[in-house]
Amino acid sequence: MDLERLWRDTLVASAAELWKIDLLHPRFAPLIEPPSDFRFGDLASGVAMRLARDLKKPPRKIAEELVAKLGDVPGASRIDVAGAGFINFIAGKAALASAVDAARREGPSYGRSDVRRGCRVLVEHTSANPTGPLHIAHGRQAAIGDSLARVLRHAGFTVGTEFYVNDTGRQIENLGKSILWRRYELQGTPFRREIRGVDDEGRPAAWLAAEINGARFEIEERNLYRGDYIIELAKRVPEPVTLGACGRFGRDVLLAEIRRDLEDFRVAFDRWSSQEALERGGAVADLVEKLKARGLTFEKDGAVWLLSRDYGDTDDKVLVKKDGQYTYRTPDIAYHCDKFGRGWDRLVDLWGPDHHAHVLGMRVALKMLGLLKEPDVMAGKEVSGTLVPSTPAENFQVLIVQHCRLLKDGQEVKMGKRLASYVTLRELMEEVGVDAARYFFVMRKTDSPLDFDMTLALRQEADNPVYYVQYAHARIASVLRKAVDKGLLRPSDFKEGVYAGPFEADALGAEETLLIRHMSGLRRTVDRAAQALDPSLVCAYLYSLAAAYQFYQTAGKKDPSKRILVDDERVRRMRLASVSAVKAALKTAMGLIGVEAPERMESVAAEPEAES
RNA sequence: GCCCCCGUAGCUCAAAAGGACAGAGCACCGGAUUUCUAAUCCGGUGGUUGCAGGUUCGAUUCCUGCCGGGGGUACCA
Repeated sequence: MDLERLWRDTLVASAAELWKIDLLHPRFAPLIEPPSDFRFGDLASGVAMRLARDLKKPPRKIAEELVAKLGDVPGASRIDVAGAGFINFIAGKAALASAVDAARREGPSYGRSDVRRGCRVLVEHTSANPTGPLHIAHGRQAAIGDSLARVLRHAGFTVGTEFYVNDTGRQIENLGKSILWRRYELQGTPFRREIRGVDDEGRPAAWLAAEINGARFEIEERNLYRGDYIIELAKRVPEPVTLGACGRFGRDVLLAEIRRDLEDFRVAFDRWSSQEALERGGAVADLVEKLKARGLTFEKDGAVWLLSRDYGDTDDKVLVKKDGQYTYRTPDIAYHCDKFGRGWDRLVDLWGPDHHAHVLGMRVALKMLGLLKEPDVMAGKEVSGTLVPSTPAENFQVLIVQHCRLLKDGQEVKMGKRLASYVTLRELMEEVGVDAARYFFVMRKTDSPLDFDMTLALRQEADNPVYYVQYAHARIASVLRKAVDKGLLRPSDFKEGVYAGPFEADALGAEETLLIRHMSGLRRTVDRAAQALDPSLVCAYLYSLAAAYQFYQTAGKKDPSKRILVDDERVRRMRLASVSAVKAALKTAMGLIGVEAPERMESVAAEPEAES
């Protein structure tokens, strides 16, 4: 039974009868939502306040009339009018009990909804160039992208995840040159530094050059990859060592490393899309031809330009440079066409802040190709059937994943000079663990810059949210173990780590009610997180449910009658069922952000110090 | 110049689609433990939500202007 929907429909029906007003109109939304404080009740409606002007009556009076009309509502034990005119719904014990049962029974599926079944959304994220190891900025993208995919799946979307591999072009050429340069260096070839001309920003350009077997080899310094990993690659390039071989070798090794890092970070992709394959298959050339044929391009200074200004861009953009090479955006547009062509209804991309300026360009290009669906077109499909009407969304959305600063002992961890690279994701994983890393990366809104406090992530205290949440789960597990030890439960009473036996709803008390109200918010949280494309809401849910539980269990310290394992079997079973439901909900929600739910917490202090 | 994001407690951040007294954590002060793992909890101090207008029954939230901070603005990717 879905109380939210049930109660909402009751409100709608009553208002229609009383005043012939359709409360489903967006201006009355949200019709029903969790109250600001769960002490008010299970769900609340502020609709009376929004009706005040239409009905020319004080909100409280409207609320009272509406409540009188509602009469007895299924699942509710009481409906109050409070404050300026809020209507508070208080669930009956049977309804609370069924929530407890649902969480225990559904486990990993708890909080899932199916209203969006059939909508196919493709999440592309991370997509780091295979020219170096993943660093923490990629880590944040990966954590958010993967969590978002899990959340969308839980919210009922059919979800795909992709990593776009820039495995050809300038970057790979520069990678190859960098490796070859190191290779020559290792062989003792002397390089000289020359200042020649200016770079694009008007500064003197420095080049490294050498004569090798009578031929000149040179590379502009700013294009060099200088990390130590380049030297390692240079040592390992198989013969014959050519520029192309170096690029391909480096790319393949680094891509394999990226895949391994992501796998260890619990980030899975359904598909790795190769730019090289796309170009080889002719998709990019076809795109340019198609645009030309439709008269959407022009030629100037030997380059092919897109008439993007006519479609809302700030400038016309180059598709094919005068040297015949594509700009970065041309294969990128082709790739997005490809994604739509493979049947996805909606594309969500996660990009770094340095790509911010390209959002508009991509939107415009898709619009020119007739692939972009404007908000109103999407709205009909998405709104229908959902409990919370959607903000109309385009079928192409970009999330800019903001910068992430690493802090250690209150100081920013700067770029490692010797390595000439940022702190790698691998190093971060090894230092703070996958759970803490993923939780911290997802904790803040995607478009807010994040300060990642490594000292805090390692601390095993309440101020570290990931430990706080995991500890709540482990504490429940501990109580359940205790119940077995004391002979109060048998192993056969358990299913998936929770007490699966029956309990009497009448035994539920005020403390459990509060706990269950917090727990019941998962479905709504997932719905909202999917709607807003914001997995940080899952962290907020986890933290507040964990806090509610920590409060609940600690209350039993002062007052033994509030303990879970009390003598009264009826109360005890009710409490075991309630906390088991919380345990299941915590585990499910942690799963949505890729964090493990431990059965017991082991103190770091008890373990031998890991020396590096 | 233009575009985007952000200004909330001393610090880091919340505030659900415009609603209940703007909430947490840290820090500071004071309490609770013969434990269901205190890795916890409770209480207290702390706010003109950058400034000025506007819309509204109601604004941290929406609109306008200003001040301050960050990012972006390639025939690089």
